[in-house]
Amino acid sequence: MELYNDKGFEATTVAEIAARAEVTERTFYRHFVDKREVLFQPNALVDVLAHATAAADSLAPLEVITHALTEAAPVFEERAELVRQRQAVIAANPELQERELAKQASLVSTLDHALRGRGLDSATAALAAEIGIAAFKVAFDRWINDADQHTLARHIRETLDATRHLTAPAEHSATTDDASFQGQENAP
Amino acid sequence: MELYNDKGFEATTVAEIAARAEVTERTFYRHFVDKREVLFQPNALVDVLAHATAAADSLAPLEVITHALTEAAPVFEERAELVRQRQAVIAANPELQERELAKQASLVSTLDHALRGRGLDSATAALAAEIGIAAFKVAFDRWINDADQHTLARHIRETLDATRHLTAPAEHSATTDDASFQGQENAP
DNA sequence: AGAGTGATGACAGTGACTGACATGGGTGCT
DNA sequence: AGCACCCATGTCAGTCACTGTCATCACTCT
Repeated sequence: MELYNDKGFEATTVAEIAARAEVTERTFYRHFVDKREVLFQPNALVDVLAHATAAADSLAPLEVITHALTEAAPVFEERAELVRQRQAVIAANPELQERELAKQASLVSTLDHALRGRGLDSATAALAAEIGIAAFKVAFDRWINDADQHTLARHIRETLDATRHLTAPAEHSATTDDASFQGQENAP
Repeated sequence: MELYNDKGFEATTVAEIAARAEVTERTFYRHFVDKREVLFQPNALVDVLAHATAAADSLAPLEVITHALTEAAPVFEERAELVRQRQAVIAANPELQERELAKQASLVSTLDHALRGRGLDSATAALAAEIGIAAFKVAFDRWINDADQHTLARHIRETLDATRHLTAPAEHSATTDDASFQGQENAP
């Protein structure tokens, strides 16, 4: 992190990292699968999500997700400063952003799996998992850039509420009537 | 694509690709920023989404997204076979999956931007964009693995409807069966 | 002590990617 | 035609991420 902060991620060579840690480059690669992985180390998040999802009593999918994400919040809140620093490094480098997206995708997969374990059909589980993590991304982003220092848990709650408002109120019951589907043909 | 299909992505060297195209390796890198980018070339999708979002008349956010995604569907449907082939290559390689996630993230950003251009506040726009693309991912995945060969547009519509069912009715579980995909209306 | 195990070092090699410069083939202008 | 210009491509050398292989060394168990 010192090196990444100092010179930037790209300008930091693995040789330098290894030297700083007083090991050889080869040893570095025995601990981390690649140069990026250093920043994505202990993925406690996966465990927390899986556990919290399984533990939740019989609730509606979105409630389960609310619960799981809220359980996960402290993982970040307890290390707020480190998390912000880390996020700054990631924000400055496309390769790291790709890796982060991959990690988030694995969270989706974790949630999906956990939801199915609760008896949800695979279609609903996949969708709920995607939406849950999508909401989490937004909440996390707001938390990071929040001048008011509100809790991550609070942002999560607000974002999930916003999700309900966003999708629920269809004033005109016309989800199927408008121009949205014109130009489509070739029904099977 | 021939080479990627034949030997796999990882085992295919840029030198080989260049040779097959009868150019030098250096020239390859003048056309593609890296080895992966070959598979993510003409991102017509971004344009379609941006255009369709801007063009939609004043509708609720989720309706706008429905419209935009439905407009985008033909981009895939017209090249169904190629798309499936490409997806198989991507599915076989983690590096390519990362890149695909990055592309999807840029779609989120496109949608977000377009929604804000319509006067939506940034919080709602970000959330709606994330959810929209999340739904698209699910729909796309279902389309790719759909034995029944239903339209992508149809999957999109079903998935977005499922999103409403998933988030809207909390306890008093909806009119019909569970919150699953069942009971959607018919094909276009 | 001796054998087994696991972490590390040493080293060589491959392949992705980049910067710098040279070259040839159009295109437009006179 | 002749010339200047530009753009795409080739050439070459170099950096660096990452890997396979083997040697070494500490540590443990019997």
